[in-house]
Amino acid sequence: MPWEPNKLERERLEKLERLRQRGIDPYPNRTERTHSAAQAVADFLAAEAENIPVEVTVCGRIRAKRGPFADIYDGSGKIQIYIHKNNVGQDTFKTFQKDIDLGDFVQVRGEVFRTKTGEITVRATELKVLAKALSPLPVIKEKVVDGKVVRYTDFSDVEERYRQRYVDLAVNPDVRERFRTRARIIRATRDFLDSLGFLEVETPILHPVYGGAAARPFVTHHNQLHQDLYLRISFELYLKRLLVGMYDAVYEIGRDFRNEGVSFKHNPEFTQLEFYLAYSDYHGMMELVEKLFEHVAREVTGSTTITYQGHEIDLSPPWRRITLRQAIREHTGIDYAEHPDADSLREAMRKAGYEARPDDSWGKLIDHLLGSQVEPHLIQPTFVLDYPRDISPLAKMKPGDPTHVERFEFFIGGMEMGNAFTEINDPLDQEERFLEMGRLYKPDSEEAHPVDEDFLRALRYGMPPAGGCGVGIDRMTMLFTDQSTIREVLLFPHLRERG
RNA sequence: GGGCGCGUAGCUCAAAGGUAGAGCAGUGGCCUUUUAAGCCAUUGGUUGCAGGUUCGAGUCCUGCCGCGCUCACCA
Repeated sequence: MPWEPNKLERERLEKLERLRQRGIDPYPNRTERTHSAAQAVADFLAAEAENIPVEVTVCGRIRAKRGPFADIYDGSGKIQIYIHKNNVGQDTFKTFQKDIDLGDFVQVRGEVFRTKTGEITVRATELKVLAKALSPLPVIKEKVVDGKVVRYTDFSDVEERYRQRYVDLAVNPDVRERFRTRARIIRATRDFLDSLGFLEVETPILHPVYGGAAARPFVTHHNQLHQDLYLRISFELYLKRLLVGMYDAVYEIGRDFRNEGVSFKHNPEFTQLEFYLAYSDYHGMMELVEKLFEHVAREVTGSTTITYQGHEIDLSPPWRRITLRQAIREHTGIDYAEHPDADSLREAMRKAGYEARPDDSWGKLIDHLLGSQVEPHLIQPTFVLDYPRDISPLAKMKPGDPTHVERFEFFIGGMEMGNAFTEINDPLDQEERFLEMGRLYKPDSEEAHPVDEDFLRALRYGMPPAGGCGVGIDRMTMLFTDQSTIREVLLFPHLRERG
């Protein structure tokens, strides 16, 4: 929709025009910054005792005006400026009063001093407009009480905060800080894996065949090749090809796309970590996951204890390990081993008062019990292990147990954070498992995955025994930033187009 | 997709079917070492959109749009 300026914006357009008429460029190409706001304060404090003058040129956005004073903010913080006609001249003073608004970017040159109330301030001798803001930002009113910043104004409408995240970031420093934390989490994750000799790789996002997870894909099309392509729903099958290619340890951090419902813990595109380690198995993955979270916690919070939604959570290893069978028995009283087929399990579930869908397989029924009855209670870090074979087509069988595979999911704060298994490396078994999965779905079902023949070809050349693991980076960020919805940890969460 | 709730000025919020308001921001002044600066005056609205009920609708009803919560879906 084209821009129709509102009243406040029209006023600012007039000011813009007045600046231009006076020969002032409201959007100059060059700035002459010598100090960030924080550096100007630091330099002044260092020189203050010996009375050495500190001359600075600072740049930033005006967020408050009080008489001849204004607060300007840059990425480092804030500093007060003092504009008086004796120092900048009558014309500039008038410009400051009349045509410079809250939200504008300006550059100020002058000596740093303390006002009589003690505020460190730049006494402007020059004032230059750097960028005129045509739309008004929500106004910030805040004051420091006992060292803490108290806010009296708000930009809190969630829809507007997400649709115009730039405004949210500009006015809400806690949001800005949260995405710095997100970056620290990812950096700490890389550092951890790199230090263990993992190789970071990049595999295709456009897949000719989708696989590695149970999800509906987004479909796109390559015009020149006349070929439909799918945005990846997982990296799994490509990373395992790299094990065939003789890398012992690989990982990828990147975006997955799933054409499914949106919720407080689901976004159509989300960031995933997957790592694979040759000559390991799901026990090895558990140890790596524990150490990864311990490392990230120390790097990001300085402690292995965090608070999530009012719960104190201890991330230090070892974490609780419980079999899926035992976990479900604990929380529902149902021992699914006593109901070894879908019909009998369904009946037991209904008798116990749980919903059980008529078409679900045995494994799916168990998975639903896990999600609805167990997961919300898994606040402290917990590995739930040994999953039904029929919902785990890429995980190796548990020796001597035809119904279970060596797979775990782990949960923290009542949320699934990741999924791992001992990887199938028997190409014939893998092929059979794909075909089995195919038979579980009707031929035209969107969830019926095509068989990735090239992946099977790769396995036939030999893949070493390996453990592999996927971790949801967004959920990990929710955990470490104490957020209850994924949208608060995505810079630009997906929203419907406005009608 | 279902259920429940919400949508009023740039921002945050009032208005019990009876004149659409406040604070901040803005505008015009005054003041000019202030700290949520202050004082005086003042502008600003298709109440998400479209219908309906009513003498009268921000308020009640229907549909639509968007957001939130929730359920479903999501090996």
